[in-house]
Amino acid sequence: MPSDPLLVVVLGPTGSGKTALSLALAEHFRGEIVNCDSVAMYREFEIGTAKPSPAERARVPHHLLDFADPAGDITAGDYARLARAALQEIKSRGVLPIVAGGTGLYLRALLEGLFAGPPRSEALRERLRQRAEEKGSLYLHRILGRVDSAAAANIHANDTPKLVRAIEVCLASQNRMTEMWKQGRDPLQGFRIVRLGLDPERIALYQRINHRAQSMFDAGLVEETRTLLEKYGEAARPLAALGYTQAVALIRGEIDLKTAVQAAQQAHRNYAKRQMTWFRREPNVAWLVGFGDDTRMQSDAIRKVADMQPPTYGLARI
RNA sequence: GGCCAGGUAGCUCAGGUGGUAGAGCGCAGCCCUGAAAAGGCUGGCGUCGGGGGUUCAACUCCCUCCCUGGCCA
Repeated sequence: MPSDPLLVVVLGPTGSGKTALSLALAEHFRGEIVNCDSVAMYREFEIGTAKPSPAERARVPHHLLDFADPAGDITAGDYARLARAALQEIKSRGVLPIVAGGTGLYLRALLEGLFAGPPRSEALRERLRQRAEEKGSLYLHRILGRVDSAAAANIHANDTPKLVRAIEVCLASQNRMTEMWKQGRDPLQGFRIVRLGLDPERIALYQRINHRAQSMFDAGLVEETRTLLEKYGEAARPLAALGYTQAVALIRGEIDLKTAVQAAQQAHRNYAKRQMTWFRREPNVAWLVGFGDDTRMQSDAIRKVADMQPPTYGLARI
Protein backbone atom coordinates (compact mmCIF):
# COMPACT_ATOMS: atom_id res chain seq x y z
CA MET A 1 0.00 0.00 0.00
CA PRO A 2 1.86 3.09 -1.19
CA SER A 3 1.51 6.13 1.06
CA ASP A 4 0.27 9.43 -0.27
CA PRO A 5 2.72 11.62 -2.14
CA LEU A 6 4.30 14.60 -0.45
CA LEU A 7 3.05 18.16 -0.66
CA VAL A 8 5.48 20.80 0.52
CA VAL A 9 4.12 24.10 1.79
CA VAL A 10 6.45 27.09 2.18
CA LEU A 11 4.92 29.80 4.32
CA GLY A 12 6.19 32.93 6.02
CA PRO A 13 5.78 36.69 6.11
CA THR A 14 6.36 38.96 3.15
CA GLY A 15 10.06 39.42 2.47
CA SER A 16 11.14 36.28 4.32
CA GLY A 17 12.49 34.59 1.18
CA LYS A 18 9.73 32.13 0.31
CA THR A 19 10.52 32.42 -3.39
CA ALA A 20 14.20 31.61 -2.94
CA LEU A 21 13.48 28.68 -0.67
CA SER A 22 10.79 27.19 -2.87
CA LEU A 23 13.03 27.48 -5.93
CA ALA A 24 15.84 25.70 -4.11
CA LEU A 25 13.47 22.91 -3.07
CA ALA A 26 11.94 22.65 -6.52
CA GLU A 27 15.33 22.31 -8.16
CA HIS A 28 16.56 19.78 -5.65
CA PHE A 29 13.47 17.55 -5.77
CA ARG A 30 12.33 18.32 -9.31
CA GLY A 31 9.26 20.08 -7.97
CA GLU A 32 6.78 22.60 -9.31
CA ILE A 33 5.60 25.70 -7.50
CA VAL A 34 1.97 26.62 -6.85
CA ASN A 35 1.59 30.27 -5.90
CA CYS A 36 -0.39 31.19 -2.79
CA ASP A 37 0.01 34.96 -2.76
CA SER A 38 -3.33 36.54 -3.51
CA VAL A 39 -2.11 39.58 -5.43
CA ALA A 40 0.50 37.74 -7.51
CA MET A 41 -2.38 35.96 -9.20
CA TYR A 42 -3.33 39.10 -11.12
CA ARG A 43 -1.83 39.76 -14.51
CA GLU A 44 0.13 42.98 -15.08
CA PHE A 45 0.73 43.60 -11.39
CA GLU A 46 4.46 43.03 -11.47
CA ILE A 47 6.65 45.42 -9.54
CA GLY A 48 4.56 45.67 -6.39
CA THR A 49 3.99 41.94 -6.04
CA ALA A 50 7.60 40.70 -6.07
CA LYS A 51 6.63 37.85 -8.36
CA PRO A 52 9.38 35.44 -9.31
CA SER A 53 11.35 36.83 -12.25
CA PRO A 54 11.09 35.39 -15.78
CA ALA A 55 14.49 33.78 -15.23
CA GLU A 56 13.26 32.11 -12.06
CA ARG A 57 10.10 30.98 -13.77
CA ALA A 58 12.21 29.46 -16.53
CA ARG A 59 14.09 27.39 -13.97
CA VAL A 60 10.99 25.85 -12.38
CA PRO A 61 7.38 25.54 -13.61
CA HIS A 62 5.01 27.88 -11.74
CA HIS A 63 1.26 27.61 -11.33
CA LEU A 64 -1.49 30.12 -10.45
CA LEU A 65 0.65 33.10 -11.19
CA ASP A 66 -0.47 35.83 -13.58
CA PHE A 67 -3.73 34.22 -14.57
CA ALA A 68 -6.42 36.53 -13.18
CA ASP A 69 -7.95 39.50 -14.97
CA PRO A 70 -7.22 42.61 -12.88
CA ALA A 71 -10.74 43.84 -13.59
CA GLY A 72 -12.29 40.83 -11.86
CA ASP A 73 -11.52 39.27 -8.54
CA ILE A 74 -10.41 36.00 -7.09
CA THR A 75 -11.82 34.69 -3.84
CA ALA A 76 -10.55 32.15 -1.34
CA GLY A 77 -13.02 29.63 -2.73
CA ASP A 78 -11.86 30.18 -6.31
CA TYR A 79 -8.29 29.77 -5.21
CA ALA A 80 -8.95 26.57 -3.29
CA ARG A 81 -10.61 24.96 -6.33
CA LEU A 82 -7.95 26.09 -8.79
CA ALA A 83 -5.08 25.12 -6.54
CA ARG A 84 -6.53 21.69 -5.84
CA ALA A 85 -6.90 21.10 -9.56
CA ALA A 86 -3.30 22.17 -10.08
CA LEU A 87 -2.11 19.85 -7.30
CA GLN A 88 -3.95 16.90 -8.81
CA GLU A 89 -2.45 17.59 -12.19
CA ILE A 90 1.07 17.85 -10.78
CA LYS A 91 0.53 14.71 -8.74
CA SER A 92 -0.62 12.83 -11.82
CA ARG A 93 2.75 13.51 -13.40
CA GLY A 94 4.55 12.22 -10.33
CA VAL A 95 6.26 15.50 -9.57
CA LEU A 96 6.61 17.18 -6.16
CA PRO A 97 4.14 20.06 -5.67
CA ILE A 98 5.35 23.01 -3.60
CA VAL A 99 2.79 25.56 -2.45
CA ALA A 100 4.47 28.87 -1.66
CA GLY A 101 2.86 32.01 -0.39
CA GLY A 102 1.81 34.30 2.37
CA THR A 103 -1.95 34.55 2.09
CA GLY A 104 -3.08 32.71 5.19
CA LEU A 105 -6.77 32.46 4.37
CA TYR A 106 -6.09 31.06 0.91
CA LEU A 107 -3.72 28.50 2.34
CA ARG A 108 -6.28 27.43 4.91
CA ALA A 109 -8.97 27.29 2.23
CA LEU A 110 -6.70 25.04 0.16
CA LEU A 111 -5.53 22.71 2.92
CA GLU A 112 -8.48 22.61 5.32
CA GLY A 113 -11.25 23.77 3.04
CA LEU A 114 -14.08 26.21 3.59
CA PHE A 115 -17.59 25.49 4.81
CA ALA A 116 -20.22 24.92 2.15
CA GLY A 117 -21.52 28.48 2.15
CA PRO A 118 -23.11 30.48 -0.61
CA PRO A 119 -20.94 32.63 -2.88
CA ARG A 120 -20.97 36.38 -2.45
CA SER A 121 -23.85 38.46 -3.61
CA GLU A 122 -22.60 41.80 -4.81
CA ALA A 123 -26.03 43.42 -4.72
CA LEU A 124 -26.72 42.38 -1.13
CA ARG A 125 -23.27 43.47 -0.04
CA GLU A 126 -23.77 46.85 -1.60
CA ARG A 127 -27.01 47.34 0.30
CA LEU A 128 -25.49 46.26 3.61
CA ARG A 129 -22.46 48.44 3.13
CA GLN A 130 -24.69 51.39 2.44
CA ARG A 131 -26.62 50.77 5.64
CA ALA A 132 -23.35 50.61 7.52
CA GLU A 133 -22.35 53.98 6.03
CA GLU A 134 -25.61 55.57 7.10
CA LYS A 135 -26.20 54.01 10.46
CA GLY A 136 -22.81 52.66 11.49
CA SER A 137 -21.59 49.09 11.69
CA LEU A 138 -23.43 48.62 14.98
CA TYR A 139 -26.59 48.48 12.88
CA LEU A 140 -25.21 45.50 10.96
CA HIS A 141 -24.22 43.88 14.20
CA ARG A 142 -27.83 44.13 15.42
CA ILE A 143 -29.10 42.55 12.20
CA LEU A 144 -26.66 39.70 12.61
CA GLY A 145 -27.70 39.33 16.23
CA ARG A 146 -31.23 38.67 15.01
CA VAL A 147 -30.35 36.15 12.31
CA ASP A 148 -27.40 34.42 13.99
CA SER A 149 -26.71 35.43 17.58
CA ALA A 150 -23.79 33.02 17.95
CA ALA A 151 -22.05 34.63 14.98
CA ALA A 152 -22.78 38.11 16.36
CA ALA A 153 -21.16 37.13 19.63
CA ASN A 154 -17.97 36.21 17.80
CA ILE A 155 -17.71 39.08 15.35
CA HIS A 156 -16.88 42.51 16.73
CA ALA A 157 -19.40 45.26 15.99
CA ASN A 158 -16.72 47.30 14.21
CA ASP A 159 -15.68 44.55 11.83
CA THR A 160 -17.83 45.51 8.86
CA PRO A 161 -16.54 43.05 6.24
CA LYS A 162 -17.04 40.04 8.50
CA LEU A 163 -20.49 41.26 9.56
CA VAL A 164 -21.44 41.65 5.90
CA ARG A 165 -20.32 38.16 4.98
CA ALA A 166 -22.07 36.57 7.96
CA ILE A 167 -25.37 38.31 7.18
CA GLU A 168 -24.97 37.42 3.52
CA VAL A 169 -24.51 33.76 4.37
CA CYS A 170 -27.56 33.70 6.61
CA LEU A 171 -29.83 35.47 4.13
CA ALA A 172 -28.67 33.56 1.07
CA SER A 173 -28.81 30.14 2.70
CA GLN A 174 -31.85 30.76 4.94
CA ASN A 175 -29.81 29.23 7.72
CA ARG A 176 -27.47 30.36 10.48
CA MET A 177 -23.87 30.60 9.42
CA THR A 178 -22.72 29.07 12.69
CA GLU A 179 -25.12 26.15 12.03
CA MET A 180 -23.55 25.58 8.64
CA TRP A 181 -20.09 25.66 10.16
CA LYS A 182 -21.00 22.64 12.23
CA GLN A 183 -21.10 20.60 9.05
CA GLY A 184 -17.35 21.06 8.86
CA ARG A 185 -14.94 21.81 6.08
CA ASP A 186 -13.65 19.79 3.18
CA PRO A 187 -9.95 19.29 3.79
CA LEU A 188 -7.50 18.48 1.03
CA GLN A 189 -6.87 14.77 0.81
CA GLY A 190 -4.43 12.52 -0.92
CA PHE A 191 -1.22 14.25 0.19
CA ARG A 192 1.16 14.10 3.09
CA ILE A 193 1.67 17.76 3.90
CA VAL A 194 5.00 19.14 5.06
CA ARG A 195 4.80 22.73 6.23
CA LEU A 196 8.00 24.73 6.29
CA GLY A 197 7.72 28.12 7.96
CA LEU A 198 10.21 30.93 7.58
CA ASP A 199 10.67 32.95 10.77
CA PRO A 200 13.40 35.56 10.36
CA GLU A 201 14.36 37.89 13.17
CA ARG A 202 11.85 40.73 13.33
CA ILE A 203 14.30 43.63 13.10
CA ALA A 204 16.11 42.12 10.13
CA LEU A 205 12.83 41.35 8.40
CA TYR A 206 11.60 44.92 8.85
CA GLN A 207 14.86 46.25 7.42
CA ARG A 208 14.54 44.01 4.42
CA ILE A 209 10.93 45.04 3.92
CA ASN A 210 11.92 48.73 4.05
CA HIS A 211 14.58 48.20 1.40
CA ARG A 212 12.29 46.18 -0.79
CA ALA A 213 9.46 48.71 -0.68
CA GLN A 214 11.90 51.46 -1.59
CA SER A 215 13.26 49.35 -4.48
CA MET A 216 9.76 48.89 -5.82
CA PHE A 217 9.35 52.63 -6.15
CA ASP A 218 12.85 52.90 -7.66
CA ALA A 219 11.92 50.22 -10.18
CA GLY A 220 8.90 52.14 -11.44
CA LEU A 221 5.99 51.13 -9.24
CA VAL A 222 4.35 54.52 -9.76
CA GLU A 223 4.50 54.27 -13.56
CA GLU A 224 3.14 50.73 -13.47
CA THR A 225 0.33 51.90 -11.21
CA ARG A 226 -0.47 54.81 -13.51
CA THR A 227 -0.85 52.43 -16.45
CA LEU A 228 -3.04 50.03 -14.46
CA LEU A 229 -5.14 52.88 -13.15
CA GLU A 230 -5.84 54.10 -16.68
CA LYS A 231 -6.54 50.64 -17.98
CA TYR A 232 -8.70 49.23 -15.19
CA GLY A 233 -9.92 52.21 -13.16
CA GLU A 234 -9.43 52.81 -9.48
CA ALA A 235 -11.99 50.24 -8.44
CA ALA A 236 -9.77 47.37 -9.60
CA ARG A 237 -9.32 45.14 -6.57
CA PRO A 238 -5.55 44.60 -6.70
CA LEU A 239 -4.97 48.37 -6.79
CA ALA A 240 -5.90 48.26 -3.12
CA ALA A 241 -2.87 46.05 -2.43
CA LEU A 242 0.25 47.04 -0.51
CA GLY A 243 2.34 49.58 -2.36
CA TYR A 244 -0.29 50.15 -5.03
CA THR A 245 -2.56 51.96 -2.56
CA GLN A 246 0.26 54.37 -1.78
CA ALA A 247 1.21 54.79 -5.43
CA VAL A 248 -2.40 55.66 -6.24
CA ALA A 249 -2.47 58.26 -3.47
CA LEU A 250 0.73 59.73 -4.91
CA ILE A 251 -0.72 59.88 -8.43
CA ARG A 252 -3.82 61.61 -7.08
CA GLY A 253 -1.54 64.19 -5.52
CA GLU A 254 -2.63 63.36 -1.99
CA ILE A 255 0.87 62.61 -0.75
CA ASP A 256 4.44 63.18 -1.95
CA LEU A 257 6.92 60.50 -2.94
CA LYS A 258 8.71 60.35 0.39
CA THR A 259 5.45 59.93 2.27
CA ALA A 260 4.29 57.29 -0.20
CA VAL A 261 7.43 55.23 0.27
CA GLN A 262 7.26 55.47 4.05
CA ALA A 263 3.58 54.56 4.06
CA ALA A 264 4.24 51.56 1.81
CA GLN A 265 7.06 50.39 4.08
CA GLN A 266 4.79 50.75 7.08
CA ALA A 267 1.97 48.84 5.41
CA HIS A 268 4.32 45.99 4.48
CA ARG A 269 5.67 45.78 8.03
CA ASN A 270 2.19 45.71 9.52
CA TYR A 271 1.21 43.01 7.06
CA ALA A 272 4.23 40.88 7.90
CA LYS A 273 3.29 41.05 11.58
CA ARG A 274 -0.28 39.97 10.91
CA GLN A 275 1.00 37.12 8.75
CA MET A 276 3.19 35.85 11.59
CA THR A 277 0.24 35.90 13.98
CA TRP A 278 -1.75 33.87 11.47
CA PHE A 279 0.98 31.35 10.73
CA ARG A 280 1.85 30.69 14.37
CA ARG A 281 -1.54 29.04 14.56
CA GLU A 282 -0.93 26.85 11.55
CA PRO A 283 -0.56 23.21 12.65
CA ASN A 284 2.60 21.15 12.27
CA VAL A 285 4.90 23.80 10.96
CA ALA A 286 8.61 23.02 10.90
CA TRP A 287 10.02 26.46 11.59
CA LEU A 288 13.23 27.69 10.00
CA VAL A 289 14.66 30.62 11.93
CA GLY A 290 16.07 32.83 9.20
CA PHE A 291 15.59 33.92 5.60
CA GLY A 292 14.79 31.57 2.74
CA ASP A 293 17.65 32.80 0.59
CA ASP A 294 20.13 31.72 3.25
CA THR A 295 21.74 28.50 1.98
CA ARG A 296 21.70 27.04 5.48
CA MET A 297 17.92 27.43 5.63
CA GLN A 298 17.75 25.79 2.22
CA SER A 299 19.79 22.75 3.20
CA ASP A 300 17.81 22.50 6.45
CA ALA A 301 14.61 22.53 4.43
CA ILE A 302 15.92 19.98 1.94
CA ARG A 303 16.87 17.68 4.81
CA LYS A 304 13.45 18.02 6.39
CA VAL A 305 11.70 17.19 3.14
CA ALA A 306 14.05 14.28 2.43
CA ASP A 307 13.27 12.84 5.87
CA MET A 308 9.62 12.74 4.88
CA GLN A 309 10.14 10.82 1.67
CA PRO A 310 8.18 7.57 1.79
CA PRO A 311 10.37 4.64 2.83
CA THR A 312 9.60 2.72 -0.36
CA TYR A 313 13.24 2.71 -1.38
CA GLY A 314 13.96 1.30 2.08
CA LEU A 315 13.47 -2.11 0.46
CA ALA A 316 16.36 -1.47 -1.88
CA ARG A 317 18.49 -0.56 1.08
CA ILE A 318 18.04 -3.91 2.83
C1' G B 1 21.37 91.10 21.92
C1' G B 2 15.70 92.21 22.02
C1' C B 3 10.70 90.46 21.12
C1' C B 4 7.25 86.42 20.05
C1' A B 5 5.98 81.22 19.81
C1' G B 6 7.19 76.59 21.58
C1' G B 7 9.80 72.43 24.58
C1' U B 8 4.16 66.85 27.38
C1' A B 9 4.70 58.89 25.27
C1' G B 10 9.42 56.41 20.10
C1' C B 11 6.84 60.32 16.47
C1' U B 12 2.90 64.25 15.60
C1' C B 13 0.24 66.85 18.91
C1' A B 14 -4.15 67.79 22.66
C1' G B 15 -4.90 69.20 27.77
C1' G B 16 -5.48 71.32 32.63
C1' U B 17 -9.69 77.83 37.91
C1' G B 18 -2.93 73.59 41.01
C1' G B 19 -5.00 67.22 43.14
C1' U B 20 1.31 63.40 39.35
C1' A B 21 -1.88 63.39 32.18
C1' G B 22 -4.60 61.97 26.93
C1' A B 23 -5.31 60.95 21.24
C1' G B 24 -3.61 59.22 16.58
C1' C B 25 0.39 56.70 14.59
C1' G B 26 4.42 53.49 15.85
C1' C B 27 5.57 49.08 18.78
C1' A B 28 3.83 44.37 20.99
C1' G B 29 0.11 40.46 21.50
C1' C B 30 -4.27 38.50 19.25
C1' C B 31 -8.69 37.34 15.98
C1' C B 32 -9.99 35.61 11.20
C1' U B 33 -14.56 29.75 7.30
C1' G B 34 -15.37 32.99 -0.75
C1' A B 35 -13.02 41.29 -0.49
C1' A B 36 -7.74 38.55 3.32
C1' A B 37 -1.68 42.51 0.47
C1' A B 38 -8.81 43.25 3.44
C1' G B 39 -10.97 44.12 8.18
C1' G B 40 -11.10 44.06 13.48
C1' C B 41 -9.73 43.60 19.00
C1' U B 42 -6.38 44.30 23.26
C1' G B 43 -2.02 46.29 25.70
C1' G B 44 2.61 48.67 27.99
C1' C B 45 4.90 53.24 27.34
C1' G B 46 5.85 59.28 30.22
C1' U B 47 11.11 61.75 36.02
C1' C B 48 4.80 66.91 31.24
C1' G B 49 13.12 70.64 29.02
C1' G B 50 16.81 71.46 33.82
C1' G B 51 17.16 73.90 38.63
C1' G B 52 15.00 76.78 42.46
C1' G B 53 10.59 79.11 44.88
C1' U B 54 5.28 79.47 46.64
C1' U B 55 1.84 75.48 48.34
C1' C B 56 -0.78 70.21 52.24
C1' A B 57 -0.05 69.30 46.87
C1' A B 58 3.24 72.03 40.84
C1' C B 59 3.04 69.10 34.69
C1' U B 60 -0.18 73.51 35.66
C1' C B 61 1.57 79.66 39.32
C1' C B 62 6.47 82.68 40.10
C1' C B 63 11.94 83.18 39.21
C1' U B 64 16.02 81.45 36.56
C1' C B 65 18.81 78.67 33.09
C1' C B 66 19.12 75.59 28.61
C1' C B 67 17.24 74.18 23.73
C1' U B 68 14.24 74.86 19.00
C1' G B 69 11.67 77.97 15.39
C1' G B 70 10.24 82.87 13.67
C1' C B 71 10.65 88.17 13.56
C1' C B 72 13.61 92.60 14.72
C1' A B 73 18.50 94.51 15.48
